[in-house]
Amino acid sequence: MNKNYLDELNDVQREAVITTEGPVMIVAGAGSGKTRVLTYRIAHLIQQGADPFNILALTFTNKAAREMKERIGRIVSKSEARNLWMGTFHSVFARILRAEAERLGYPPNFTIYDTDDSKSVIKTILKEQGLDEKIYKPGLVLGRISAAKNNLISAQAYIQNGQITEEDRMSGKPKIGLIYDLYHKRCFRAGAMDFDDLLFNTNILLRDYPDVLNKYQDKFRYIMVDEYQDTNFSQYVIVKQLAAKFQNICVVGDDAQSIYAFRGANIQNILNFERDYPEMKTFKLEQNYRSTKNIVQAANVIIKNNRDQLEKNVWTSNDEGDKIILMKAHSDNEEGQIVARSIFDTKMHHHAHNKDFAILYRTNAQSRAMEEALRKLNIPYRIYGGLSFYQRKEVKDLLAYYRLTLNHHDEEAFRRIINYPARGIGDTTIDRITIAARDNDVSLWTVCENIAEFALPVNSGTVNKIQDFVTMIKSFAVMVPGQNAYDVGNHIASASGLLRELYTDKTPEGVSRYENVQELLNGLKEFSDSENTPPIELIENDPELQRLEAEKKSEVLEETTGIEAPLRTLDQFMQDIALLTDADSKQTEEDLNKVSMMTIHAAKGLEFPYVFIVGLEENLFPSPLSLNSRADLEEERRLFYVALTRAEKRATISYASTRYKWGTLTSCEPSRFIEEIDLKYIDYGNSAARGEADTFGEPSFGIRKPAATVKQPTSTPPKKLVKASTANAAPTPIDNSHLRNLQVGQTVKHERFGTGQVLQLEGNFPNTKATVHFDQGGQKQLLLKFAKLEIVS
DNA sequence: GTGTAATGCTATTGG
DNA sequence: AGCATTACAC
Repeated sequence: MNKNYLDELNDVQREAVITTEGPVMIVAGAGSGKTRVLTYRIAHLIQQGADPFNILALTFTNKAAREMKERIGRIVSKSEARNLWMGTFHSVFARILRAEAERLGYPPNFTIYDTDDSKSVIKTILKEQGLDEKIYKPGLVLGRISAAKNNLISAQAYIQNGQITEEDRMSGKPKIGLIYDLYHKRCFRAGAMDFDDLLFNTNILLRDYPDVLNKYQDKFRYIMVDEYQDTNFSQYVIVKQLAAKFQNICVVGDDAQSIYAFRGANIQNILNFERDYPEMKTFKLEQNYRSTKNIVQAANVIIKNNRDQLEKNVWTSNDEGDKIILMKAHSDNEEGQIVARSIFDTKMHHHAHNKDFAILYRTNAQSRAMEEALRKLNIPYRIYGGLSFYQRKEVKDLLAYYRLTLNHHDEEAFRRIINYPARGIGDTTIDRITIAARDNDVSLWTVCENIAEFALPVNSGTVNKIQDFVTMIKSFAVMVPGQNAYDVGNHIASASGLLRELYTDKTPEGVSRYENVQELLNGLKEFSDSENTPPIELIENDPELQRLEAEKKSEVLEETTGIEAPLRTLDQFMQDIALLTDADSKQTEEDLNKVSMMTIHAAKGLEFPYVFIVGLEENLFPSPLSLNSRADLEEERRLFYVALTRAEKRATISYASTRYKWGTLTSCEPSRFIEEIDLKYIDYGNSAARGEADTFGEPSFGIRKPAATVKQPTSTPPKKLVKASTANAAPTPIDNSHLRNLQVGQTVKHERFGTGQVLQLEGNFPNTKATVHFDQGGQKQLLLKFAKLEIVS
């Protein structure tokens, strides 16, 4: 057990860690040890006696949550850490919604629609309404709906909002409000929520059900939000509601790294925070531990070009380091070659490993040139993002069978597989089912299940085929509760005919599709066989129930010796499949030593010794779509800032003077961002690509700007931490009055640490801090306010 | 209703 | 250049 974690922190970090009560905002510059602070803060809370069940930490990816849990587990204990509520907003609140779904009229096993599903729903609506897909582009319509939901504007409110409808009318799309309304009804009928609904409906739940709000307020006594600059209004309100009672809310963020405004993130949330909690304390983490001076200072110079930002002075005591290398190529393919070549050389000369390198780009489409070049030099790589495994067609097909099995009303799953593999139910039939469903306001499934009553104008052969399909899905459904996920999933894959369909395709693509489906089945197998600690966070919400649950299971186990632990079923597997992203997938052994390739967005929070930022060209980075507004351009600049600050030792930026776009060759200008870097931080020499000298060298454009007049950050220690004056009144969480007369030397019992002797008492009740030596687990400092202690003698 | 060939459209960024 | 939708022959 690591007790000296506080020694591993600098002064500000330590203050941020031990200030556990009341509202706290941590402004964390790039590479300033933010994750460490968050990790230790949670560990510290637990050491102080807070119950992990009462701690909620919202992270940006599930992977980040998993890694943080592991680190916390190493400081406290694994079993303690497991009880923490940690994950993305979407996954945490999806869980809560499953527990509370029925209040909102959704089934507990509601489907989560991904973007493709959502677009498909919109297409269906457009078709029904006779609207032109070219005017109402599904992606744009969905974006509009999404923005509304993220601002907590319901379909009704949308239609009634004069300003919004005016906007839509002006842009020639007056029907968006109607589409939103139909879209929402359609999803509801299908028992489905899209990504935004997970947050929107959580808000409804907390707004309309005071008992629910109360329950989760009590449960989440301590709330932490990472990457706060990237939360949207809907998320902001959820957090505000949950924290209203205890006000132990800690947000961590960096306005300079806000790169998700396009999906509704709002820097305003940081300002709102100050307004909502005037008592808050602010800590600024300004020392960068990650990067060299050159990188830190160049990044600072760039971000200074933004008008909107909080004042911050990021500095480092690290070495000067290499300058930023600028490489120029004649084409996108050549850019790939020089990057690959540079990686190759660096590996040779600096004994670097593949995993030390990352190639970052603005758009996913840029990965191909890089891939080809790396392949030619036999450099292994892994692409993050892009099409994730779960988005592949064949995988989605099989998942659609699972989804329909678990939620018969899931319309998108239904449409996907009703005639795949082909079973003679064609488009006309499906159209007729759709019309009947719409006219009666029921799901497609309900029509099919009662096909006779709806008297569809189809022939009897078709009716039989539909009935066969219904029967098949129902037969799958009955298997689910009694068998493990793999057995059911495997049966479905064969019985549906999907496996056979794929197996007969012997083209390379077909073989690969078959393998992907096998891979999914392997995943099911692994899930089914994995240790059955039921995902604790899935069970009910308080420790009491939790323990009862555990007892119940062990009793059953005792009675039926030899029988395996409780089943891991298909519905459990499917719970948050839709929320997994590529970044969340566990790294395999193989992945461990590969060059990483991803978009800059996906690189957020990561760090690499050697970073390549490619495609620094006008109309690519910054994106042409960002050039109309200052706000958008500043977001692009922050994106560049994020990219640069991923690098520990060396950053290399590159651009090409020609590039294929839309299949045609276009010529490119170097990005304005290159000019914004002070000349003194850039190395044009391009030593890494020696041997192709004429390709590189002085860039052909005029960055002849004199050194900017920006004052250089110096390597002085941080000034002083900013602190609010008044300490917050501590909340009075539990009744511990029986501990009022606790004496040194008495024996106490703690729920998790067992029995121990009181060694020391400091402070006046109820703010007494007790030092207790536990028989198991050693010495702990506990606050009587929180610790659930019983006096034994 | 099914399968293949031609056409046309699209591409930030992502949970 | 790639993909999805459409057009057309079976």
